[in-house]
Amino acid sequence: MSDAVRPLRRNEIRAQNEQLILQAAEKVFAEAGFGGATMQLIADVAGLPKANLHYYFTSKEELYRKVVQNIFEIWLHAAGSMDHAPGPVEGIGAYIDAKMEISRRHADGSKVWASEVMHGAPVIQDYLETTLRDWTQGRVALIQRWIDEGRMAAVNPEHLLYMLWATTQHYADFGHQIETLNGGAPLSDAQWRAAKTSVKTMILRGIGAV
Amino acid sequence: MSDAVRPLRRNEIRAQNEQLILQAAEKVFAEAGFGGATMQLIADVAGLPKANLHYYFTSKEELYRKVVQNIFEIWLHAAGSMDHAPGPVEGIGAYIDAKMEISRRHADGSKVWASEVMHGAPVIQDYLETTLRDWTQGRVALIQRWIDEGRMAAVNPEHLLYMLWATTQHYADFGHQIETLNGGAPLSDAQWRAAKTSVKTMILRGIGAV
DNA sequence: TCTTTTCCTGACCGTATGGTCAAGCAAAAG
DNA sequence: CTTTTGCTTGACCATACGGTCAGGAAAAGA
Repeated sequence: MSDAVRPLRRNEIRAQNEQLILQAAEKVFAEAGFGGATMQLIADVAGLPKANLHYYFTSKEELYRKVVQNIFEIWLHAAGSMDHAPGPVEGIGAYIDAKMEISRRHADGSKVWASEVMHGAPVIQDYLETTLRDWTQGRVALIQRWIDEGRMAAVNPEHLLYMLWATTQHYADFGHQIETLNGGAPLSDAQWRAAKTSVKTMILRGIGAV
Repeated sequence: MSDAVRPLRRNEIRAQNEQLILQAAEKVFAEAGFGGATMQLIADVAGLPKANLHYYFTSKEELYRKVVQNIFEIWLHAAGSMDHAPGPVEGIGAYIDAKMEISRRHADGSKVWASEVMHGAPVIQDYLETTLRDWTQGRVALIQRWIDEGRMAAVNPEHLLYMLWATTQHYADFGHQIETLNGGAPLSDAQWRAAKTSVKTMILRGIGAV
């Protein structure tokens, strides 16, 4: 890395430190919850003095909000994978793939999101009522179209979406439980592939799409 | 209630106050997480002075542990509904019914459990490694037997269990999100029935049992 | 070089929290 | 009635936490 040698530019410093803090915060919030997390611990994980966090983020709540928003961005990005598919097999299959990948790569973010929703969404309630609701309504319409076209069974579209969210996010949020039942070891590459396949097989057959 | 008139007996007082405190604690822990919950708030919800909580429970952690153990008891009780069934339709159907009922009646407990697991199960790790693991292995064997008998498709039993847990608990843990998408109103009786039916239909068809 | 702007951080502060305690009170026990 | 045991609680304490600030270092600009 040339970064380690050459002194950093102003905006590079800012960008790098903010990223460092956000990553540390995501981890600590995921492990301890908002109430259990401390700015001191986040600072230690980030390798910065605590006062420095307050230079970049005015308060613990603002930092938390940024973390939650980051996760929502990732979620939104995956949300697109369902569209522009010819039918449920491709659309829902791709969506499951995308969400399982998020559960694996962004497990901490998923936990923070789960925690936020479980506690009544104090920070992202407006997102739920706007972006998420709009997206959901659009996808419900899409699923209904597939049903009307005879491409899948007449399931309740909302409950299908809940099942998709629940099943995929479970691998992140309850990853510790799964790991424990796996003999204490994280899922291997092969096991993750098996998980994806299992979820896709059961759900696609469950909605009569295969 | 004669309890309100007649002065309470010693052990009645103890039992009643412990129950009062545990119920308040479950609610507050569910809403705020362990770190965000305060003994003062639990005391207010229970309608008792804070010092009284420390008379019955030596510490916040002990109180929390009792709450988590209570939930595990409920979970264990439902876990039995899968056995002694002639096949997957009855067994898994009954298990889904039982777990959906828990999600509705004990949403707070489910949230506390989810939170505990998400944070690495600091309190109930030993349960995961003993009771839960044993139960899981037994149910995996049961499902495998059903598969061998040709009563259902050859799905991965572990991932089927994860799907059952994820899907049913989602209605408690993410109840706030579901409520928001439902126009801000809790699910009605009819909607709960529809949820149960949807989950059972999709999963039972997904495993090729119907 | 000199000035300005941004970044850094040890020391500090007010508050909220988990927990304690002593004194009082009420119900059993004798 | 007296004693003992268990229940109640306001006041209190030490600590940990989020947040502040002043003063210095370092980069950018003139």
